[in-house]
Amino acid sequence: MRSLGQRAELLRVIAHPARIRILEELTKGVKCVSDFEEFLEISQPNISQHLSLLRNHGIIDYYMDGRLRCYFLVDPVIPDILKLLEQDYSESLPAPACCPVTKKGKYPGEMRR
Amino acid sequence: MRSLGQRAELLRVIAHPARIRILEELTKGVKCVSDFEEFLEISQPNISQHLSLLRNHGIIDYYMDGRLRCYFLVDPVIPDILKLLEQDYSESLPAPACCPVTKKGKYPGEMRR
DNA sequence: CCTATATATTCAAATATTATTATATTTTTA
DNA sequence: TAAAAATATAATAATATTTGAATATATAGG
Repeated sequence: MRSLGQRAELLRVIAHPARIRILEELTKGVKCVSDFEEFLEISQPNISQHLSLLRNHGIIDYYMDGRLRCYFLVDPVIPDILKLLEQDYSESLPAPACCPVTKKGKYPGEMRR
Repeated sequence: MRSLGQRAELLRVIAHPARIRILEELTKGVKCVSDFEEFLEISQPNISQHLSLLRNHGIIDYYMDGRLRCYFLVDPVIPDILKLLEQDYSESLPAPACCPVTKKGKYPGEMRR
């Protein structure tokens, strides 16, 4: 059960192109920092910064393999969120029926759906 | 099909406590600005700013009812994302098997899952 | 124990986001 | 048509995020 603040925080931490790419790769398997250097066009320190942020929020973790840090996914909501983002919906939600009520609205009527 | 930048942008725009509350309410039905004033503890101009941001990103829209602006959801991914955030997973993802390979890793072995 | 490799940390500058305050716009109603 | 209700806009100040550059740490191997 995430609080409102925690839900916002989680999305905020994911919401960066580099971090999304990192998480997408981690859904496929373990990766070390220099693996990320191959496809992210940002500096190594910057990669480490993003990884630290994700880890400080309990989204990923790592184990050591010699001098490599092997990062892996921990938070199970991540693959599900990434899947939604890839999905294409093609349709907007149906517009509300002609004149639904808001608290102060004048026109009676029910919301469709 | 959202680009990487668009996916990050979408999450960034959702990722604020007030905006998440707004979107949660809009999944239930149409609401006007003064409806939001009842449960959001922020000023009216601030509410309008959040609504504008969401609308500029095509996430919500409104129709007029007299002098009320009745806002409603447009982007169909929103209810799905909000559902994921509420869901509780209770379990972390399984830790990777003992010694999975990264590109440079020394130990052979496959990633679990 | 010295060196190279892999990665992290720190600090500062640039930029972006957020909330506040004051003011403007639009529509209804008297 | 003037006032009021509902909402938006603009400008600013406060704060947070992001990146870059330099430096630090840790481990493996010689």
